[in-house]
Amino acid sequence: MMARRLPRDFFNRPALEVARDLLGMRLVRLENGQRLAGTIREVEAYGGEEDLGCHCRAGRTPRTRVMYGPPGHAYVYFTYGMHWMLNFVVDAEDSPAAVLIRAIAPLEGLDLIAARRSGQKPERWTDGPAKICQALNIDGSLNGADLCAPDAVLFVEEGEFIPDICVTRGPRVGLYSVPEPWKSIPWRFLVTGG
DNA sequence: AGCACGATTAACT
DNA sequence: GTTAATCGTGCTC
Repeated sequence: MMARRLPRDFFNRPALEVARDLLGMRLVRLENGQRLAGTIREVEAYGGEEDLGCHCRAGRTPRTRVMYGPPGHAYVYFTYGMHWMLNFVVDAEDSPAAVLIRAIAPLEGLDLIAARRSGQKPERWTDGPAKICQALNIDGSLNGADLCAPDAVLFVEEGEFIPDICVTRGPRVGLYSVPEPWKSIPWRFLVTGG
């Protein structure tokens, strides 16, 4: 029984709604037909040119272009001179917004994930945004990739339902020099207690 | 053309 | 708790 892939309508909603609902869903990366996958456990919402924590505060630039495009695509960017970050473009076209995938619980392709994250404990394989990209071999070549295309190599499947009691919200991570209220606004969502 | 900094990680003390 | 690694991006001159 094949799990249902999330349709574009799922992503065509405000970032906060999509972020919350992504918890428990299954992120899938296809590599030469092999599935690498895990349950999404932590995300952050970014969006609107008024959000000074979002890259789109700079408006339309070569980097932010994909965020202004239609929902259901990957926004993958490079930072700190060495790390890739995976986001999903959400909300309507011309309404720039994205959800950063910060942590997943590995489920499929564990051998390959372990190899890519060699030397690390299993609980440290995919517990950070750059670690996910390293483990699933995600880089800039996937920027703009359509998550809803029939031949997508990166997509999201329906997973387990996460009740509100298991969802914790808090400020987004790493926005050191971002002014308030954006620095502390609780747009980070993570699964706790189970 | 030059510069400051970053949605981080791993390896230190 | 602290810090080096390392380079694309956007801003200023």
